[in-house]
Amino acid sequence: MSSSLHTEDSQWKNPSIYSRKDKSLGLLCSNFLKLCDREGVDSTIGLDNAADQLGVERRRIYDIVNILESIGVIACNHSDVKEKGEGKTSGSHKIDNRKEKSLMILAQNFVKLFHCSDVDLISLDKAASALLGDVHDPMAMKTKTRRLYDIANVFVSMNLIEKIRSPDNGKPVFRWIAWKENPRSGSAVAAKSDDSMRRTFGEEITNIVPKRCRDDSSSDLMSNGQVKRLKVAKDDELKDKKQMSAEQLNERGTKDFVFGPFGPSSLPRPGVSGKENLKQIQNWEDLASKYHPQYQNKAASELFAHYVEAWESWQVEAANELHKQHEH
DNA sequence: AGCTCCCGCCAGCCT
DNA sequence: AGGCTGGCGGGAGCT
Repeated sequence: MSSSLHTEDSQWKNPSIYSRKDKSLGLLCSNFLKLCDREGVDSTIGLDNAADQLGVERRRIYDIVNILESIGVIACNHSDVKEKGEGKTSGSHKIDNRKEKSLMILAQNFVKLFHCSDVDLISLDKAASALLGDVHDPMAMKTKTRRLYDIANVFVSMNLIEKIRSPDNGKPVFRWIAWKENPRSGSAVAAKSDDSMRRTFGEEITNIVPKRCRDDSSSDLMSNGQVKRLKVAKDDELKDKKQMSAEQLNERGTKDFVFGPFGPSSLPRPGVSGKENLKQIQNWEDLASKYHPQYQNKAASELFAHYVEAWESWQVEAANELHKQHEH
């Protein structure tokens, strides 16, 4: 570790004053993003390299990468791996099961909870039970909550969400604080109430509410005010690899993707067959791997625009379904 | 005492 | 067979 990517905290210079927070995923995440900031746009960072520079094990980098990948901030060089998940192999069941439980999917679903439910404040146990669906296993709840803590800490460090005390019971809850405008129109949406704002997004990812839950080291995603798309690879993979140009990707546009339900993936979507439901989930999961625009603010805005779009169309569909049922 | 979440074991997959 | 990835839960630190 040549230079200090860590905070200026004296703890780093004096190991005897160890604090658990020094090793938090959130802090690691902001350090990781700072590391990314040192690289050029669309750069590729080696796992070992990142782990070395941040003074952590590879294992922790996997955690960060998966969470960041879930919101499209970074991309991984594993397209070759992903191709295999198309369900032909005998072990696809296991793979699907594993994938379903992955940090990445969990993080995506966690984000969906904020944008596609009517609640403003979400506690982690509420989120866990919502994401677990019909499962009522206490152990599964505990595990899911632990993972949500990991994800929440990373999101807090990126100022996507903030942690506050619930006015009702004083328990910690999380609230989405990024994107206050509609990304599709690019114009500000008149603020009626907190509630009416929930499903509208916009603003640059870095143009965030200046509230801080943690120290300042976790504030800026990128010092230049933009978030770069970054690739993470094994160090020996750091050779020339063809990647789609931003133009190509933009041409694809958003219409190629059909988005699924906005509950946990385990919950069936009303009015849609299981097969179709699965296909749409698959499409949604493909988004992160297919769509890699150059700058995250655009990527994230469009990603969340998809949430809104799909949610709205689902609501229309559900309303129609309900209407039909009443007619009969 | 309950909450939070770091740490590293180890299963499953890949090369 | 060995390496890589990442789900998982023990248990220690924090409040």
